Order: sequence, then C-alpha cells, then structure tokens
Amino acid sequence: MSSNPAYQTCPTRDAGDRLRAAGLRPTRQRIALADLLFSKGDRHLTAEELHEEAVIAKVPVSLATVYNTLHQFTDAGMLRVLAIESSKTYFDTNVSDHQHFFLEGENVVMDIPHGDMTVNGLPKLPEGMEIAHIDVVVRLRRKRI
Amino acid sequence: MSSNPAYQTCPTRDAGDRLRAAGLRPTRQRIALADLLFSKGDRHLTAEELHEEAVIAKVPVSLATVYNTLHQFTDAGMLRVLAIESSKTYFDTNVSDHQHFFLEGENVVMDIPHGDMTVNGLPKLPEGMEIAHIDVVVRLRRKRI
DNA sequence: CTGTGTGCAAACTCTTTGCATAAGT
DNA sequence: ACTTATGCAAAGAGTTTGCACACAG
Repeated sequence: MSSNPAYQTCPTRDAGDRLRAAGLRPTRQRIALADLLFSKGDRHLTAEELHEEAVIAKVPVSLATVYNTLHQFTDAGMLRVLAIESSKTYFDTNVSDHQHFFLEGENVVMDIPHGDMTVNGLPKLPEGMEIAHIDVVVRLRRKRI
Repeated sequence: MSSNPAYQTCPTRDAGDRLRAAGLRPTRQRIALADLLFSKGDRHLTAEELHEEAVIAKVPVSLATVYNTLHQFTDAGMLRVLAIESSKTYFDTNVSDHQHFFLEGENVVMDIPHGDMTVNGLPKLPEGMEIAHIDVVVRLRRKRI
C-alpha cells in the first residue's frame, strides 16, 4: 500500500476504482465514506464529523471503522493529517501542498486560497533528514472593535 | 492577568519576581516549575515531561498542577502552545515569533535557528479577522538511503 | 471457501474538574 | 484571617484495540 497516486489520475473515476487503485478492497463502508469525503470539493473533517455525516446519510458504519478508514486513506495518500493543535485530528481531502487558516475559538479550518504563499529562508536541515511537508497554519482571531 | 510582558524586561530576575510581574502568586510549585522551564534556554515540553523533571528534581508537584501552571504561564504570555499534530500538547518557552522543525516518528520539536525564515504572499483575511500567529512546522523525516 | 473488513465494547492516553486540604500575604 | 493554590481521584474526550461475525473476491 502506501502512497499510490494512481487514484488522482482520473478525477471522474468512481469510488470503487479509486479504492482499488489505492490497493483497498472496495467495501460498502469504504465506498460510502469515500463518496462523502471526495464528492464535495476539498474538506477538513474530524472522524467524529464524518461519522455524523454517514449516520445522516443512512450509511451504517461504526466510529471505529471511520477511524480505521481515515487512516487507511491517509496511508494511501488520499488524505492528509493537519498539524493543528486541538484535541481533534483533522483530515484534509486536499493532499496537495497548500496551507490553512485556523479560526481560534471556533475550531474551524479553511484552505488558504491560491498557492501564492511561499516560505523563504529555510535553514539547512539536521543531518540525514529531509522535508516531509511544510505546514503553515495562520491562526486567526476575531478582531476586537 | 493575561499577557503582561513585564517578566521579559529583566532576564536576571528570579522566578518569584517573574511570577509576581505576571500577576501570579509565587508558590513553591510555580517557582520550581518556572525554574525548570526558564533556566535552560528555549525548550519545548509536554506537561508529562515537565512533571517528570519535577519529580526527578525532588519537587513535589502533581500532574494536575503542572497542567494548571502551564496554562497559567501561557495565559500570562510566558509560554506558547505549539500547533503540532500529535496527541500531546507542546509548550514552548520561547514566545517570540519563530518556527519549528518537527521530527516525525520521534515526536521531537526543534527551534528553527535564526529568524530568517519568512512567509510571503499571504492572501487577504476573512472579514473581521486578524492574525493571531503564524505557525510554520517543517516536518522532517529520516532520509532513506 | 478464504482472507479481509467491520462492529462492538472495553481499554488507553492525555487532559480537565470538584472538592477537601494546604499555603501565601 | 482570608484568599488562592494544590493534590487526589474521578470524570471526560478522542482515539485505538481485540475478537467474534460478516462480507468481497
């Protein structure tokens, strides 16, 4: 398993093929969760939130399976875990390089539009290490008037 | 309470004065924890780690008090909470603007040396919001040879 | 059939809370 | 004295795990 980018080569592919391409057996639950995750543009969800959506969509799936599935999708490169300090783990359906706004207090995550944000002046890395990912979180707070 | 930067005006001030300046009553536990935190340069610690150090230093303090104290110090602007995805909360003794390396797998946090890293191309913020802080976490992984 | 995936409930980790006791000023 | 802080143990939230049952190929 691990990052198989094939799922990205055909955006119109259905959830079953997408899963097979990632080496995951397309079960009812995985297909339903994939549909919820990938048919609405880029999203940031917690396991709890996705489970809630599944319940509303009348998809019978347990919270434990949602956790399992999210991690399987993450291992397959279909999701990314966000580096946001909070008691909850956010999974991002947009695995490309991009950054986030985080609204303090409200625990809301938003994509930063366009890829025109850059990080400059990176120092040399510790010996034997390479960059896995650079996370930029712009924490916003409500302006007090 | 809340951010009182007075504690920074005199780096040689002892922990008691530092606490008073922040509006915190200088108790045994707070003084001991402040000593552990601020007498060794910039650090990133979890509550568990600081508690462990206190135990080793023969400072009798409960984990609950360590948590309380860390949050009090944070409210007073003496510490900063790091935006690193992980089950643990990291508290940073360096409250100035600076960024971090995070060593995946090892859960180690390191300061990025010098302030020569910058973020460019920030888009306009959502209505009524202002930037509280920009966190950049450069996630590193061991280079596979 | 045979191997995987799922559901459930219990376990686990980190963190917070309530309340009686102790300590600071 | 009066107020605030601490310790303990229990509660809480989010997440993971173990194992019997169900499903996909």
